[in-house]
Amino acid sequence: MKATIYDIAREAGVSIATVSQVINGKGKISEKRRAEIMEIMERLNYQPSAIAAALTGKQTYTLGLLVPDISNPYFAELARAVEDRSRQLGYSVVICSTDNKDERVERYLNLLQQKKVDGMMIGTGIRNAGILTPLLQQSIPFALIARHMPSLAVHTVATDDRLGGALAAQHLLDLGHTRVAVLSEPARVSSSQERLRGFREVLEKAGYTLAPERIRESTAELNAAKAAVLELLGQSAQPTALFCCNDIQAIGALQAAKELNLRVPKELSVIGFDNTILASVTSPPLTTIAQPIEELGRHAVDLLIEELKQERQPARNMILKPWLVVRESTTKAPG
Amino acid sequence: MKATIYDIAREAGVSIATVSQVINGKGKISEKRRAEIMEIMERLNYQPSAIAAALTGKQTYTLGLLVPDISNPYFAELARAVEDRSRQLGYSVVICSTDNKDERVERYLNLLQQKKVDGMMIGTGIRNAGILTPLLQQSIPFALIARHMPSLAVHTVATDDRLGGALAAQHLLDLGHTRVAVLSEPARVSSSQERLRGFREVLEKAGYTLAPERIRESTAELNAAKAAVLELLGQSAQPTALFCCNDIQAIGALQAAKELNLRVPKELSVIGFDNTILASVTSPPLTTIAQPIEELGRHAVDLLIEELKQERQPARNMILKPWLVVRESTTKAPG
DNA sequence: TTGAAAGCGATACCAA
DNA sequence: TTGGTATCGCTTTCAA
Repeated sequence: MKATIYDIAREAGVSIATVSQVINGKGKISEKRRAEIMEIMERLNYQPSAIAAALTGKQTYTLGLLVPDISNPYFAELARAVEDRSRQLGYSVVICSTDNKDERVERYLNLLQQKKVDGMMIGTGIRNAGILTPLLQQSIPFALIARHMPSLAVHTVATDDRLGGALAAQHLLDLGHTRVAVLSEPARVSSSQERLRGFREVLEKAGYTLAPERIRESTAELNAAKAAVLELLGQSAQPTALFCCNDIQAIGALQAAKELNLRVPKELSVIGFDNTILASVTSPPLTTIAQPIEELGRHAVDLLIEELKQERQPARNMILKPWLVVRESTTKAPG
Repeated sequence: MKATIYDIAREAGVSIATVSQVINGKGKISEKRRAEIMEIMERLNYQPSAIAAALTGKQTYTLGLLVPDISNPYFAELARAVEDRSRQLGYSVVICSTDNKDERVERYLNLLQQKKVDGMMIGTGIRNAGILTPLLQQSIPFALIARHMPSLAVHTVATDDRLGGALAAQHLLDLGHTRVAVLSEPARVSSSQERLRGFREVLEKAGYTLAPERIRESTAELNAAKAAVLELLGQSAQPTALFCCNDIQAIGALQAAKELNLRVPKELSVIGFDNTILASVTSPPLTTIAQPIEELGRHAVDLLIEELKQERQPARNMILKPWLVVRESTTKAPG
């Protein structure tokens, strides 16, 4: 059986209170006793029960992270960043994939609460902000990553998606593209809507319009994206450039183009969003809008942990700047 | 403050024991009481404390998963599979990235123990099998994914790496390649060594040899792999084909080839391993050995949970078959 | 069908 | 410096 604090105390001939002090480096214990007790803990391979400690109100040193899909490289890279920073600071992370379903978000939120995580980071879309109110009521610290809930006063770390969309549009305009199309994510993904908005604004300011039939939606799955793009390109008056709201979709676009024997970028320029590892390995390599993924993760963790230490901070809103990474999937408009 | 079982009991005018029975659907409680208590729990937004329950010996319904790097798509896809299956079965998963360092593995192992996870899955390399003995002693169920510890009698789910290597070699031989090279992972990654072994065996059986200078090692990082391949290709008598022990390395190889103006597959055939999303998006798309990632994850979870239910099973060893996926990065040997 | 009470393994306050 | 003990929230006999 596992050794408990009682075993250690008995073995050392002291009380459990003393052992507890040694474990936590509190109180005044004589050097001799301390060494003695440490030695016994070592010998019995004693691991204090985090469960029991948590029950008495101690922190669990665990954070929760909700993402839609950990197998999407963007979220995997984000998770990695969150995990790295957390570990540096002595916390561990429970990662949950929600598939962008409110029902699952709710289940995981409950689960994490029951497990008494010290804080949560939410990087998944939520349709109904209401499911977050229990968290607020019980004042469990949390932060949103790359999502916005304007109705709630919570910490937020995000990329300036609108600017990202604008950068994409400007890049295409600079290359002379005026007949452009967009592959966006479903309306529930607010970041995607912002990207679309920024894109459209720049386009319109330049005197062009983005007709509704030039916009398609798909999830962030390769095949869904590919199918959507096939439809999009089936139209008369094909666009000369396509803005996709994430790299996976952009890859779906590359594959669709290939299937239609459309050469990228010669006949169709494609620009993505995220700048995950995917963007650097495609053929042609993907021009894309880069998100500061590592920073997003790091700041979210920092914000959360800061809040843990000093009670209720005013909600902060960090907006990080995206930037354009030009590779080989975009070029001058034909003609 | 959060409601506890006492609040519910008081409100309902019953004892906490009764409430506990209702929560767990045990014992015989009158329909009326049950409904009453349920209603109160609902109203007070009561969430039983998983922490307190765990302390009394109940399961935590949490599993641990150790991988070297969650931002590597192979492990991200594996984690996704593990998570999906676990959720189906009512468990949640704590994912930890170890960076292939024993020291971190040990830390996480302790952490997971302290958190009293019900079982662990280890998909990370371990140099010193000794750090697993505490787990065995305390009979915490665990399973190895895609790793082998022949010295330990533990559940193992893995791909037949040797066969995978053999398939790769056979494919290259079939295409007429005899001057081949290998990019493997460091010796501590046993799966990689097995792939190399299988590859070499087939090659030698066909009467060819794999000279030491034709083998390079690198980690599973893009840049490291690229650098290693640049060295490898710098030799006189360049190989006509290259087998890489994972897709990321293969991509590093594609990039190195590009830098050297070597056309793939015309002048250099490249074959990878894993068949992650990466393989389908590169240029050219990557011929690779596919691992049944989803099955690996699923079986590992099933094995573990089976063990949780029925005490100590004999250690099982599931070896799943890899297969060849031919895309466009390999072709007939020149000449 | 329900309740009283003894743990589970730690923490922390108050005495000694 | 140390120890006694109440406490955290829940599960689980054993009685009633």
